Amino acid sequence: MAQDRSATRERILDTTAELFRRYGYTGTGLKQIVANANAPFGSVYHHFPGGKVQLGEEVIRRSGQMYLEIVLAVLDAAPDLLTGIADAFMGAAEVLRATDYIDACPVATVALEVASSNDTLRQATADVFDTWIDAVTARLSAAGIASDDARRLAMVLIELIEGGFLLCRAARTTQALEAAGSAAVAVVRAALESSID
Amino acid sequence: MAQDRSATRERILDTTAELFRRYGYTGTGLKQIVANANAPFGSVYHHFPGGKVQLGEEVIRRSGQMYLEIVLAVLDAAPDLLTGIADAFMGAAEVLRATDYIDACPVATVALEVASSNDTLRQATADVFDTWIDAVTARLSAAGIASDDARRLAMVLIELIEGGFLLCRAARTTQALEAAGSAAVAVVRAALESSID
DNA sequence: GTCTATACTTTGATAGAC
DNA sequence: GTCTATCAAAGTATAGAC
Repeated sequence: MAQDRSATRERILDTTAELFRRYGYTGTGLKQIVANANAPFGSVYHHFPGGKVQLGEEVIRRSGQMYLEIVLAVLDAAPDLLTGIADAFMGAAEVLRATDYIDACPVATVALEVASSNDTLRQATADVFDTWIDAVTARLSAAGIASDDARRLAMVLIELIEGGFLLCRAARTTQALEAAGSAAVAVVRAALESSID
Repeated sequence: MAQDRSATRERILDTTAELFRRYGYTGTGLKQIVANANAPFGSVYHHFPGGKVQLGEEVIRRSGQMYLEIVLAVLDAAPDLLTGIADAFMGAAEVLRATDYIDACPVATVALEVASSNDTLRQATADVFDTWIDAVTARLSAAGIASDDARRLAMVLIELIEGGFLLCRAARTTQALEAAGSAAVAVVRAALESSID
């Protein structure tokens, strides 16, 4: 649809994603969104008839997909899986420092906010995490880890980076993410070694 | 101070903590708080002259301390460290299921919301996490893990449970927390074994 | 069909009645 | 010193001018 490719619509989506990362879902107002996107207020309801919830859902799914692509690109650029995992955690820490501890996971803040308050948005965050788990599971399986172990391990890797983001944003240090990266490499290495037996 | 022991004040603190877990900081209104606490609106500003920020800060620190005590009680009740860690993760999963996926970490949602928007509250969450890291580090050290390893490991354990809470609340399943618990036991066991050498 | 103006609700906060 | 009434601002949403 031509509507979906509207430049205004894209600007609203990008601006909303950026504001969600800083202020979360409840903390971001529609007025703030249109002001930052240089769009008239009515354009929100023109492009998103479902209002804030529809806009929020699209931003969650879109941000989740974009972030996954970035992480997978880092993994693919590395010579091997363990190096790729280490690079992903180090890269996340660098971005965090470079953006004054703003750009972490684009979904986590909203996910916790809506988990017990809006089921449509909760489901969107659940779908995003599920996509991530599937993608990481596939990479682990391809490296030779048994598929049921791989899925549990994929969840652990995502938990480590999300927990790392949380502690690092609060403390404004990247130590926790470095610890998470080391642990991530260690658990995957252990799984690779046990799969050889 | 007699004011600090006021029953109304306590009710406001408890109610706010509960609402923060469900709706986060921005999503919880002062009017909603006084309504749930059966308190007149003015009592908020009587007991908390600094308004919502002062109330929020007290709730963050108080919730952080209470939650730490609960977790330490679980660890102390177990015959050994590894069992205690497994119990803590299992217990967290049980509480999550029993409370319809509401009662997870009382600090994480607020921490992500305020990390880039209110430095007073961000600092409060940072202090809470630091207290947690110190307490867990002490338990790991007491079990024979070298102190610098122990601190990194403590961060990893907290990251695993926080990441587990995030994925579980979104998916409304406790699989991710079970995976986190297994990984937590595995990394601590590995640290204990290497400390024997 | 793009955008402005406005409706209506709720927000955090304050003043003052009693 | 407990509580009510009200404030200005910001929240989402809608109606209608052009």
